[in-house]
Amino acid sequence: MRKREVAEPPARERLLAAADELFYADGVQTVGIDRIIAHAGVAKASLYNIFGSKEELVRAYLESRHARTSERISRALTRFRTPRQRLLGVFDAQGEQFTDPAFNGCAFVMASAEAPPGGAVEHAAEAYRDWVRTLFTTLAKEAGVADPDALTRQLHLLYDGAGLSARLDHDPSAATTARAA
Amino acid sequence: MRKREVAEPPARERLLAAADELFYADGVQTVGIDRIIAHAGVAKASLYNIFGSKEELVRAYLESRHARTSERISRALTRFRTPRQRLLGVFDAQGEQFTDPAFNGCAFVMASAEAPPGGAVEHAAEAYRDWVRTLFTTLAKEAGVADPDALTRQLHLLYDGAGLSARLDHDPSAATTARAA
DNA sequence: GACAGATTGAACAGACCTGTCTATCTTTTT
DNA sequence: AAAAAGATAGACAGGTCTGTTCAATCTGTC
Repeated sequence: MRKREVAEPPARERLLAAADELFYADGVQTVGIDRIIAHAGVAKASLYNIFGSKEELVRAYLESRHARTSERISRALTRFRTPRQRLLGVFDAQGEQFTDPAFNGCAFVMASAEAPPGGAVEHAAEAYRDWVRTLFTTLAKEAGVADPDALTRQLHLLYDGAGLSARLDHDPSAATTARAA
Repeated sequence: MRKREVAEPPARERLLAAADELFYADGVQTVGIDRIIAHAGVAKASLYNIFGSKEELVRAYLESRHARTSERISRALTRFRTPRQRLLGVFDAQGEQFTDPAFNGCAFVMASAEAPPGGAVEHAAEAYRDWVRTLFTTLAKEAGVADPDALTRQLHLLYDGAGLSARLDHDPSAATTARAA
């Protein structure tokens, strides 16, 4: 029970990494358990011992996406000085993602389009969207705009639209368009 | 071969109506053939005689969505006088859709999130997005704006974003937000 | 060395999916 | 009336999916 944290057998990590890669590339509905365990090099029984069900694995996958994305954007915003720059900088950070060849749209939009409503996916998507809105509202208030809530709604539309367009139109410059608007 | 067009046995129509309802509500991947034929009251063999495969049925479903949507928007725009009013009127027409209790997001965005790339779904989504862009560009030119292409890209982002927000946030006023921006 | 616990491989169950086929029924055309 | 065409119910094949089970194996600790 002591060595556990020293070596931290990467069974769980390998599964999460494989899930992240395959779920994001091909969709949570399309990708089956078998592909994930094969890609992770882990036995099926281990997956069910660790996560209990596919839905729990999906949940953990989205949770890690959320954490990684929010951390990445927060770090990117530290480059900017003024609140207004940080507000626009969200789209710059987003645009950098679009050039990644593995980019395949917003993971939460994709997952919630595939998953039945009322499940863990919907909940995770809601939490993510709340976070984006809170981010925009905070930055808007720091910038001292007249109506932060209204601006947040508009920026969120642009944020979502840019992610969609980058995926469906293969247009990495969508973030620039959103930034200009 | 003459009576065919007189009575037009609604086998094909009933299938298309059932596909439209179920595919749109629950997703093209989730909904199986059995549910569709049960809802349409048609034998499975008839479906395969008429359409040949599920993918063809999905294709016909998206085609009819495209035709109906473009016809609805075009008709709604005739209410407006000036080109500028028509440009903003696209979002009004969109907003009316959002209040429909059956509204469940843009059918093409949903379908292309579920379907594997490279198939009929991707092609139909592309055709639809081209139509939207052409519409915006035409209206922008009529309105005499400086850079119609740039405006089209921005409006398309707002259009997509509004559709997403209306679905994911259950916020039918998203179109108003987009119109204001 | 012995032991406890995690991990593995592999088979299996049960459900659901698309697509095919056959045999019967109804309707229309000749 | 007879034949042709289309539609129907239902069983069936072949595949994939999630999740379970179980004996064998590997790990590190006492």
